[in-house]
Amino acid sequence: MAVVAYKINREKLEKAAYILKTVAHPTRLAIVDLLRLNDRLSVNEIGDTLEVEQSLLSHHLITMKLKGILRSEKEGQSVYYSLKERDVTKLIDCIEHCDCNM
Amino acid sequence: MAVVAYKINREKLEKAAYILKTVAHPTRLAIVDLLRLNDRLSVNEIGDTLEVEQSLLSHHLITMKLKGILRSEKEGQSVYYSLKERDVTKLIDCIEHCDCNM
DNA sequence: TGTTTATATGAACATTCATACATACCTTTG
DNA sequence: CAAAGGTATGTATGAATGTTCATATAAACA
Repeated sequence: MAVVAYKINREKLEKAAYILKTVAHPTRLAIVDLLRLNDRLSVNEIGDTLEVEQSLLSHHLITMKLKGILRSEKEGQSVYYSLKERDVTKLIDCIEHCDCNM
Repeated sequence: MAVVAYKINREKLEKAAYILKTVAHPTRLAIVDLLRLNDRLSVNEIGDTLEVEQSLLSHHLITMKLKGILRSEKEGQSVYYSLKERDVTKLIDCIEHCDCNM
């Protein structure tokens, strides 16, 4: 019995895995969730809400920015982050609306 | 201006990150995709289709089984794997249907 | 019973990742 | 211009991961 071949090509799989890997972390998931509900937030606002230490948060944010998930704009002393790739939130939707294992 | 707090609790975030992390790998994504289109497949069938070395594939499969994404049943010499958590495929849907960055 | 086929296991190793800490860099304000 | 607030950077360190290789187990078959 023949195997029905998979439809996604290597390149797309690698890109997807790359994005998923970036998001697959409790704090970073929380950041995405937070920025879905708030158009943009400063590092401080995020840090206060999620209770994450400044430097660690900065590292997370910059990683996510580098990987194309977030964008940032400086305004005075603050830096505001927002979602660049709105589609990432679909993952969160999945997670939120499942009673299941996820 | 008040921050709209995030809705997902720590526990759920950690669970989600855990699942996402498991899936966030090109080969493992391909396995999920493959098993979405084929109810169940033997290790050999998967290996032949995805061109992954036997031992490495076995490691991947067992990891995914341990984390609750796959199930397996032995039949003769073969072991057949199938999706345990069908909801994981929603992630794949996201990935497939986005023109976007994912 | 010996051999082949299918799969799992385990150790070793290299690589990547998460976190913490110290410090630097801007910007605003006194 | 000094101090304070907000953010980034660099480094060190330990932990987790991905891969390979060698070997083990278990079923089928000659």
